[in-house]
Amino acid sequence: MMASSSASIRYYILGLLAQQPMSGYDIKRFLKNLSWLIGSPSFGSLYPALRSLLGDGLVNVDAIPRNERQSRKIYTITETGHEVLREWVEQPIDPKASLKAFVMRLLLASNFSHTGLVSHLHQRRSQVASHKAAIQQIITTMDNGATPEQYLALDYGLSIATAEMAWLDKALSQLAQETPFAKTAD
Amino acid sequence: MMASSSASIRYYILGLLAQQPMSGYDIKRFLKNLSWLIGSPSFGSLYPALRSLLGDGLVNVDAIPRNERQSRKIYTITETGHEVLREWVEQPIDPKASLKAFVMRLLLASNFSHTGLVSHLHQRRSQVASHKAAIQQIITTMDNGATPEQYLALDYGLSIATAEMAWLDKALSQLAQETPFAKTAD
DNA sequence: ATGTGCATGTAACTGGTTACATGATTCG
DNA sequence: CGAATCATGTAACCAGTTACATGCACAT
Repeated sequence: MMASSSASIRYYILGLLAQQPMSGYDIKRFLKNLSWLIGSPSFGSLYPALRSLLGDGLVNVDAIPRNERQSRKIYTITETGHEVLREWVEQPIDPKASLKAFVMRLLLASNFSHTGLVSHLHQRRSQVASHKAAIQQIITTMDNGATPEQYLALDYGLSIATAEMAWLDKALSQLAQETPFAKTAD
Repeated sequence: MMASSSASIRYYILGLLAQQPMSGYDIKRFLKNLSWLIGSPSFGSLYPALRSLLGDGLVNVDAIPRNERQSRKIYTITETGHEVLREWVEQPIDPKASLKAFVMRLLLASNFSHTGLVSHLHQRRSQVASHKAAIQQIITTMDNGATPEQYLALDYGLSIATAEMAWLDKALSQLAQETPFAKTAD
């Protein structure tokens, strides 16, 4: 089975296929747009991953032939695939998770329940808060012997963390206002 | 020789040793503090990397014995090591470079010249600007068929990018005021 | 004709991780 | 007395990239 907390390309794929069936090439194209946030996998990992998902029964494929040309292969997520994805998406996020991992989940969040999404954001918020605190502590502790360049890097980290916090707070308060009744289907 | 643009652990090490000699364990400890920003390598990659740097003559080692116990190995960067590091640090940053790669360089920026640092920040600034533009374009283009969750992720990316831009502008204007010789830290 | 985009794939390699092995020291 | 931390290292494994191979369609 799939190692439950590894945020591999397999989940990328599953998440995208959950939104609509597409080919390997489509997946690549889609991900390229967001590559600076979450990175876009190479074909060398994409196609083998599709194969293995197929082998595990998490996706199905429809080869739609295009006379003469090699047929396009449209992949569709299966029920099992949905389950596996939901399972992954709902498990607690690992404390060492990067910004990238967080965005990736956010992107695949169509599979979240409303409350699942809220708790995801809360988890992130508390982690960012502790990062922030850690940096601030380092900054105050490091009066002794640190270069101004090190300070620069830490200050940078601090301002990113602050921005993240602000965004999370905004998003959470918006979600709190939205009454969850529309999304109660589950 | 070392592949010039790969931001491997080797440069982490070189950069830290450029600031002061330390052992493998010290390096690990130091990096752990900033792990959420740049990640901290495992011993399984750290020690072999030190070996290979030693083999390449980029670092020297002083085994300081501690009677009975296995001796601590304090690594020092060599002149060649300095050169290699400077070379890496001064080459243009790869457009697909992540936030992580950027912070890493910033952290190792004690090896930058003043102008080098400024140009580094400028490069980053223009890249972030294009990221921002790309996201905004996607958001406007995607009115058609996108889930609100996808919008959430994009909005998140946008606010991070905005914060980065703001920080970069601030840092750049500060550096512009500082005359290169007066390093008067605030 | 020539290159760029569509479309799929394989093989070799690499840069890491995880788990293991060892052993002394310090802290609760 | 046992657990955590200091401190070094190896070996097996793995997820990914790069480079390669193929071939059609469309625009310059």
